[in-house]
Amino acid sequence: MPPTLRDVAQRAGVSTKTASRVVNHQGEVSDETRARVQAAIRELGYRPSKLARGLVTHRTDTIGLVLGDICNPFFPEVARGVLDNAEQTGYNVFVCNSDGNLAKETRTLHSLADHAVDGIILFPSLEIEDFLLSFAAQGRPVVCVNRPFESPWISRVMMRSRDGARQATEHLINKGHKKIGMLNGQAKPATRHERVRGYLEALGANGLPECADWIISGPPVLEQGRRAAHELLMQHPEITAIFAYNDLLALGAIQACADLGRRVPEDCAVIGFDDIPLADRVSPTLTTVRVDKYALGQLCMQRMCEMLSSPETLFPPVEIGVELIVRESA
Amino acid sequence: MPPTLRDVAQRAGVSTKTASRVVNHQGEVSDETRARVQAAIRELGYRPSKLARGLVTHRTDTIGLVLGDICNPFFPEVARGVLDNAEQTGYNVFVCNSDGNLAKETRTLHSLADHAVDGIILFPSLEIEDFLLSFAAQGRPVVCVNRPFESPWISRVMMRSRDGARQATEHLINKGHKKIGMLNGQAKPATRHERVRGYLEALGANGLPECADWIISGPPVLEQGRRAAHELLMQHPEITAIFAYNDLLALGAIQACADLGRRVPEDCAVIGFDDIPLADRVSPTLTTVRVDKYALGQLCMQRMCEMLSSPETLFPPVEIGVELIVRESA
DNA sequence: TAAATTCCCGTCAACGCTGTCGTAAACGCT
DNA sequence: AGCGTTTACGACAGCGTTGACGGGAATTTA
Repeated sequence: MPPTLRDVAQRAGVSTKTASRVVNHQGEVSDETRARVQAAIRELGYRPSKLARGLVTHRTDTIGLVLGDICNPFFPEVARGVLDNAEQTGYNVFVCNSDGNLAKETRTLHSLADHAVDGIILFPSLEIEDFLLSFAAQGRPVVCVNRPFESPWISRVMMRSRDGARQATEHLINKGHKKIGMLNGQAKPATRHERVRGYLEALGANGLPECADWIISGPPVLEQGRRAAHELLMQHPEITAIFAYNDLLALGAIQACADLGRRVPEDCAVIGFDDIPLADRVSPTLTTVRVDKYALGQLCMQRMCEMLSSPETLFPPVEIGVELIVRESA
Repeated sequence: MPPTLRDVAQRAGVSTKTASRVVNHQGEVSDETRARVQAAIRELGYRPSKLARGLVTHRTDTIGLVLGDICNPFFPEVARGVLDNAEQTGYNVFVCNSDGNLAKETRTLHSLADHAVDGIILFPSLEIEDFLLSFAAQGRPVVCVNRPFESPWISRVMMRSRDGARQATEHLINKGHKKIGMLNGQAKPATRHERVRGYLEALGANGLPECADWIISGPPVLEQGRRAAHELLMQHPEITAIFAYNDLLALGAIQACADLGRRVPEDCAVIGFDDIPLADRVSPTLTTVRVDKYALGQLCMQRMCEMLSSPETLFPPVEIGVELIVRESA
């Protein structure tokens, strides 16, 4: 029973269309009429229904944010960047976890489309999605992070992951490490990912051997880091350093080292990626590759707004830099 | 240009109403007709518009989750609990940060109402909200965490904060501390909050002095913990232990101790609240009061669903337990 | 002063869906 | 055969809003 535009119109003695004009700041209304309508709006506490409006305008002032897992400390700051920017620009945000699971991600995206979101910001799983393309083909902006989609409707925001991975690996090499393992955080095609590439590049550029067995893939969570590092160090005791896809895996690796009586960094150096909060508080403090997560989130939302306000326009990919942060663990 | 119900109906040679019946599994449709309609749905890839449906049914299958700050490590797990449960039950969730700022919270709540969310899960600021009450009065469920609202339409989920605070403080007392400061995380009426109460209770029960100056309030973030603890320890060097409203403040306090050359826990014991992830990894590891954050989130959403599916019903407050986790910092 | 403009505002249909009601056919019963 | 009841479906209105269009009054122009 919230008041409708009709209520406002009646009270102000005008047509609903005129009331609508006032609400939407469309001109063509005399000052006096506008004042009357505005008074009615105030008195009734009228607020336009986004549903009804969306039904006719095809704009709902909502967007979807699909990320891997909000519990991964990488994401809250990203989300915060998106959310803050969205609040300022008048958008509300559906937040969803995909868990890097394609089926779930697909369901989620459909569900967002059902709600007629204006656009989607996505940290995608690896595989290309038919649905995404068809969503984008409807003229709905998609901002896609860290995955090189080739579609004019999909805008890309890319972290310099390969650079970061390369720097990290080279840092290990400079420290004298020659057998360097990697904990990958992606399920599927290991060697395709940028961070794996950077790692391999660094090895190659420095004439070091690479070994497929030294890369273990799994979900990017702490417990997996522990398991995988445990396995890695048991099967390949010669390894003296580990580069991890993200900080959680690195933290897990550090734990595995503790389990195995290996000291970090003396017996096994560990380096992560993301520079999550508290990375400088854990023991040993974590050497990692910093990403400005908040800025990343803001950037995504900003790009989303640009796409929304100028359709047809093609936006070039944005790259965002990373920075090696050397602490105790390597 | 996604297909509409009319498209489906035309293709199946029935009225939109009949198509609607099939979509919504309302009976009164012959098997044969149903099959034809379902075929049309499949062939067209039809999906009902939640907007249009919401306009008439007043149900949008969306809820709002308003929390303090998703970057506070307490919240991601809570959100995850809500989100997971919501996904299972077919809801999408708008996530919003209030920053404990009443004005922002109010704007946010209005904005959620504009989108006609079915309900709101709220970690509220202290002050009672007219709006909240009117929202709830419209028969829209509100689940309110940790604040004793007195309204039949608002369901309460309460952590046993006072218990936890009391246990924590008593733990400090048992360790021999007599001058115990507190870092509060709420802006406004310091002594009203449950955690402050628990702290004061413990002091009183053990015949220890309390001192208003020993409680410093501020936003529950790390930097504030550092500042506040710094101030506290400078002005009252006699203090040998600090109980913090949450782990972030506690972590800040530990940093302040480091700044001041005080060793933790020898020179100053510190105890937090929440048991955030990595609390067991920081140095020194953090003594804290554990809350099952994921379960809390799930519980909130579960309660939300119950309220949604049986309106009119009154639900009693739920309490959720806490547990003192003793580690190195105290 | 007539014609052309501009300004202000209203009517109507539509967005995609569901609720209410009506109705024709089929069925069961006396 | 006549009656009521059930089954299966459609017509229609309406949810709250906006866009396309139209028209009268006021203002300008010739």
